Amino acid sequence: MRRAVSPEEKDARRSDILNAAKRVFARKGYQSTTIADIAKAAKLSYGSIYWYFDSKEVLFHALMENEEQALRDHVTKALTEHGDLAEITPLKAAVKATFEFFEADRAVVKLLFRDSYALGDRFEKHLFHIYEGFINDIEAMVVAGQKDGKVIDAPPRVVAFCVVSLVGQLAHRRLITDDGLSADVVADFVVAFVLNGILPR
Amino acid sequence: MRRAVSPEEKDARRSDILNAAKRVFARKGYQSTTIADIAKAAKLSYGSIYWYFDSKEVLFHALMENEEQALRDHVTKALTEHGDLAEITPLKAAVKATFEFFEADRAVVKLLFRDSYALGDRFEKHLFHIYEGFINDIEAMVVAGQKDGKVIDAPPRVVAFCVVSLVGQLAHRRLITDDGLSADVVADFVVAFVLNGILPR
Amino acid sequence: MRRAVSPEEKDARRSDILNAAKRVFARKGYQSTTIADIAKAAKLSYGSIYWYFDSKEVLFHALMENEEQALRDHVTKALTEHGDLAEITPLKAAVKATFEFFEADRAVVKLLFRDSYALGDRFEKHLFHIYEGFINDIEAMVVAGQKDGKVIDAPPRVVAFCVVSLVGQLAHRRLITDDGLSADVVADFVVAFVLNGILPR
Amino acid sequence: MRRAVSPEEKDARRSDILNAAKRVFARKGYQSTTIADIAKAAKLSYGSIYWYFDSKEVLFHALMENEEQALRDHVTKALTEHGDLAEITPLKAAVKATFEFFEADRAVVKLLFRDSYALGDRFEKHLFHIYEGFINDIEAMVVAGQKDGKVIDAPPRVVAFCVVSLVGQLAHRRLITDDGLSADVVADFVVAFVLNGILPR
DNA sequence: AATGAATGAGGATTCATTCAT
DNA sequence: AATGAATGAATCCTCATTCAT
Repeated sequence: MRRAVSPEEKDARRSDILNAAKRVFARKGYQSTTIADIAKAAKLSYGSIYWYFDSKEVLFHALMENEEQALRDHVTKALTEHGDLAEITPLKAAVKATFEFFEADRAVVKLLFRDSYALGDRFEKHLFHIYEGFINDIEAMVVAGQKDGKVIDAPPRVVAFCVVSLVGQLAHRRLITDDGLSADVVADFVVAFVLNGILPR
Repeated sequence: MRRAVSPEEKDARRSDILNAAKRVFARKGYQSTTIADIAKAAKLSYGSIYWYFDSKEVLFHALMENEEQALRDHVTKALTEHGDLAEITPLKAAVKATFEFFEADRAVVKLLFRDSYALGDRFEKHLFHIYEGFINDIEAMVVAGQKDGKVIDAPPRVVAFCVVSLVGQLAHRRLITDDGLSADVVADFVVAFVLNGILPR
Repeated sequence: MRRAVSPEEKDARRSDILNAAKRVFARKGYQSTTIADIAKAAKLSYGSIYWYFDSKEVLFHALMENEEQALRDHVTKALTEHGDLAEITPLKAAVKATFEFFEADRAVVKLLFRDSYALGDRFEKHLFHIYEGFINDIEAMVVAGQKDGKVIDAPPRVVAFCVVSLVGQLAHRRLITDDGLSADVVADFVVAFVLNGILPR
Repeated sequence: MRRAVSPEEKDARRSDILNAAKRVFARKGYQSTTIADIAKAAKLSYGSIYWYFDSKEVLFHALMENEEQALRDHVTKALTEHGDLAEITPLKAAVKATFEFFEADRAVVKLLFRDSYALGDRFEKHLFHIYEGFINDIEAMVVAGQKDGKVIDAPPRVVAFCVVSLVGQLAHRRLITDDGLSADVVADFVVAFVLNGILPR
């Protein structure tokens, strides 16, 4: 009765800004993007951005968190739909889901694999943290696979990191050149590569 | 006004600046590094930097080229010392040599895998170019391997990119956390991972 | 939208805001105090401040007026309680009362002797006006004293200004360092100083 | 042979800026004065100001220090020319010299007694420090006078503060209204007021 | 060749104030 | 009456780059 804007509306506006920011950052890069750019994209005055975010950097971190969560949700959904956790397939499913996510939204790829570096040291904390989350998940799968003898005996964390890296790097590369390959083919390839390497059986 | 400096001296000074710049960039990141920082590290006045490089960005690109060449030399040397090109081992040798190179000079890792991104779009051209060079080399090895039936039948360029990426990403990760593994172990692991994947034979 | 607030209520609210503002100004200084700070201290939204005051500056001037009146009331009361206007004692009484007033509320000291200056030229008008009021009162006493031969023959207005200044400056100084002296001792000293100077009789 | 500008020239330029700043601050007040204003007054671009001073605040503090030193020098000179330290006259001389200094340069009065307050808390440190310096000097004179029985037995530090305050406040007041009195008359009056108070002997 | 003073474009951020609800 | 979202003017400061010496 007092509030001019409901909390939902406020959240929605925050989301609007984040989405606008994602687009602009993806196009111009973190450094070249001004608060005014974001405001214009969000159809707000630049002063208003500060009503929702304390600073450009805070906004960017919020964006990273947002996208991390979205990716996480996407992967989780893919995994629960798949189910047969006893198999090596969860790994497959996770890799494919991640790849799909990145394919579906190229902006987030630029955000994570290009712009976040522009934050300098501050990015390391955050991006590293995001990586760790995914590495943890994959690591658990690797350890499980090793227990069943279905995965080689190698440092599981490093294995997990390689998997995560490969997906990210391939997604990033595809922004620049796609080597003429569909996302599907590449996703399958990543999985095969990770599982079998390049030597023929 | 009188004596011109010999071209060798000029090159030497250029090298001094590049080395100083590498150190500073590695420590502070591209954006946070000022020309004054580099000049101080090179024991020059900042005006003088411009006698050797037209701009901060040009300097950075020169640095990238420099390091690319150094890496290339290092790998070439490793390969010629090894020789048996008919085998799969060149790949092994190249991967290990690259990894060693990065381990020996962490600054170059920061330069390539962190700071270059801070250039925004401008980096893509250059870093992509560098990648292409290495990918080409690896691709040739992959194709050769495929001809002999020693490498699976997969898009060789993507295979090559995965190999290059893995090495770079692992080297980068080791700046932040080393998972308690020696460079040697990781290098061996990369090779094994690339060759055999994670499934036991 | 319905019920209009009674004038009394409105005045009360105005008073609340002024009191809140006094506290905040005293703590953070005029420039560093934002309307939001004041609103929060007054448990109002900042938009509401503008229903009671047209601007931050207007609010500040209102505060100055308020405090001037309070001081004036305090001094007047002290004088009427004392009475014997024929004597030099009114001056004594006024000085002591003023000093007491400032001692009792340090915020007003900061307001008058620190923050008002932050307004730049705009303060001069107002603070000068306040000073003039007190100087007038003291001047009258001085003139009266001179008529009776109880005060030296000096420009009465300057004498009056000196008296007023001394009290204000001493009160202000005591915010920072008290020289280990009680308010009482200082008040007595001011009076003695004003009356006799520093030469022994 | 290297340096484009001698240290003396650099100092001179610093001085130019400080003088320009003093003028502008005196006219517009600290808050309303922009770096660009100062730069324009000093016939420099605003970026250049930062070659000499790290920030607007640093510049202002430098200005305060400068003026403090100038005042101190002026007073010291007046005292040494006077000499007879056994007498009460040093106090007289110091008071008159200070007053003359302020009369001769009204800008410094605005600087110290108006603009410095705009710095908020930061001013207190500095201005208090300046006051302390002068209070120390006067206090010594007062103590000496007390030893000889030429000054009343009152807290010497408070006496000293009153003297310093009176001079400053009178100088400040004269910016606004001069009560039709010449500087000389006022200076004499301050001394008399301080020495004898307002009661006739 | 080298210096370092000078330049000024560029951008983030603050906050008083307005106004739709 | 009250709210708080929206606005945008205003300004400090950074730093790559230029250029006179």
